[in-house]
Amino acid sequence: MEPAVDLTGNVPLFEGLDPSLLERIEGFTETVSVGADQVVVNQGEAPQHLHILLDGQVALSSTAADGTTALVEVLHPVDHFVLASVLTRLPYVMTARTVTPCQLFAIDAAALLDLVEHEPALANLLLRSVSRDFGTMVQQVRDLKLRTAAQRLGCYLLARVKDPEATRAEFRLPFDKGLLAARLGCRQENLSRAFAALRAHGVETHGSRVILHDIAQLRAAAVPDEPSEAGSL
Amino acid sequence: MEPAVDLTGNVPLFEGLDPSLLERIEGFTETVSVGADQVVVNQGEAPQHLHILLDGQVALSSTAADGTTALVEVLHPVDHFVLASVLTRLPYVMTARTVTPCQLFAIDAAALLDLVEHEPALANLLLRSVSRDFGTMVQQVRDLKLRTAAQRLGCYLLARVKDPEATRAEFRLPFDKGLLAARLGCRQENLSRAFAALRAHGVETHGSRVILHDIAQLRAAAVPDEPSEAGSL
DNA sequence: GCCGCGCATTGATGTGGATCAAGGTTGGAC
DNA sequence: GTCCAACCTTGATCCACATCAATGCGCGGC
Repeated sequence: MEPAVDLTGNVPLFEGLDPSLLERIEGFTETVSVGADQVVVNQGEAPQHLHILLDGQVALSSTAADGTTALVEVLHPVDHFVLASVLTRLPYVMTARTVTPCQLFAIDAAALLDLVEHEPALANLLLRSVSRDFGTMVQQVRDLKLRTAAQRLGCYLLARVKDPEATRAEFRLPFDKGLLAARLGCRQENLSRAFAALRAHGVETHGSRVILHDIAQLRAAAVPDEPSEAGSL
Repeated sequence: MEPAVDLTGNVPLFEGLDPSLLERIEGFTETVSVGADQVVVNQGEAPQHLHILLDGQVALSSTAADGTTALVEVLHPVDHFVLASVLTRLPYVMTARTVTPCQLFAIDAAALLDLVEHEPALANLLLRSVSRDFGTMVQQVRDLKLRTAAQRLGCYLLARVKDPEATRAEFRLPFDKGLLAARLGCRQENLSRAFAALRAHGVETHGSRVILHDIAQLRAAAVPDEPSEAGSL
């Protein structure tokens, strides 16, 4: 932990915020280094810090009353996490565990809340972020209810492609397939089969290296029916 | 639509808010009556109003690019909806459709946002609500990934019981089983079988009337393993 | 009372995915 | 190089759920 902290420019969560406000937030922010596979925040505990991931990967998972656990999201720099819990002052709804060694900012929750109460600009910024987080959860619920694992994998791969115009793409999976399977809501074995199924649609894999030969075809496969505009329930 | 509106005391979303602020919100709020099975807001459109359900039931569903639709939540009075979309000024992430004839408040989005920007108390209140909404989505993702339909039904029934001490309970399902099935993420036929499976655990049904004979046993069935405190990923 | 329409249940069958159990690959220690 | 431990893939089998197809069962109209 080192007190020297610079939030300027690098943290999307605070993008566009007044420099003087940023400075005040820096005053109660610390940089933290954590080894791999460490619990950063524990579901059920009272929020102490808002975290921002600077380097490494963090897995968010939700544990049910019976102890079973579902991986909800894998974060990359520069994502924030547990924002919603900090803002509600309610116990963390998920557990955050490092996948790799990580560097992160820990922003004191009480001090931040205090600032939020008096600075509408900050409150609004956070409001937007929580709302966006909410939207990604809605999307995940929808995909779990409607799509097969292969389709979810296809969507995930397509989302890795930045250029919307590209007809082919090549990249490396950001983490191992066990984690990817959990993120997609299936077992590793099934993920393997999903990759095998997508092979027929121009998806080639060598270890963690992925090549999409025909993005249009993959898109068609991941999105089964043609977009009907019927607004039926 | 009638301009006479009273937000005081009845709307949890604004609970504890300064009366003068409430009054200002009332200034750009309208009461709306809508028949059954009408679309109130359409996914993809720009947010015009924040809605508060006063009477009736509203179904929220999310539509994928391919036109398939997943029911995400069924609302009861006095729930709000599309708060997150209003706050982000981004297109609605879900479609809201009335199930029964409804009465609702429609609060002008632009005016509300304007107020939010200058009134930290209001911003904080909404922050809490969006965060709570986020939490329920996380829970739903977890349940979809981990539980069977029968277990989800069990949890749903247990959640209908207000008294945590009760050993038995009797109540009426708030809507028909087709909707309940969609909410739980399964087909009507499967819900029927789930009810049949729970019959062995003290769940008795007569149409929409439900009797839970042994809440403890039902809880044990809906929550398969014993609560292990192991914090494994 | 009778009829007919919707909703609810029940059964038969097919598919997605979990689970169990081997093999195969890769990479690092030595 | 050998050995070993992760990780990945493949196959066989089972379970949860969807789907298709009959029925039952209320309930309002008449």
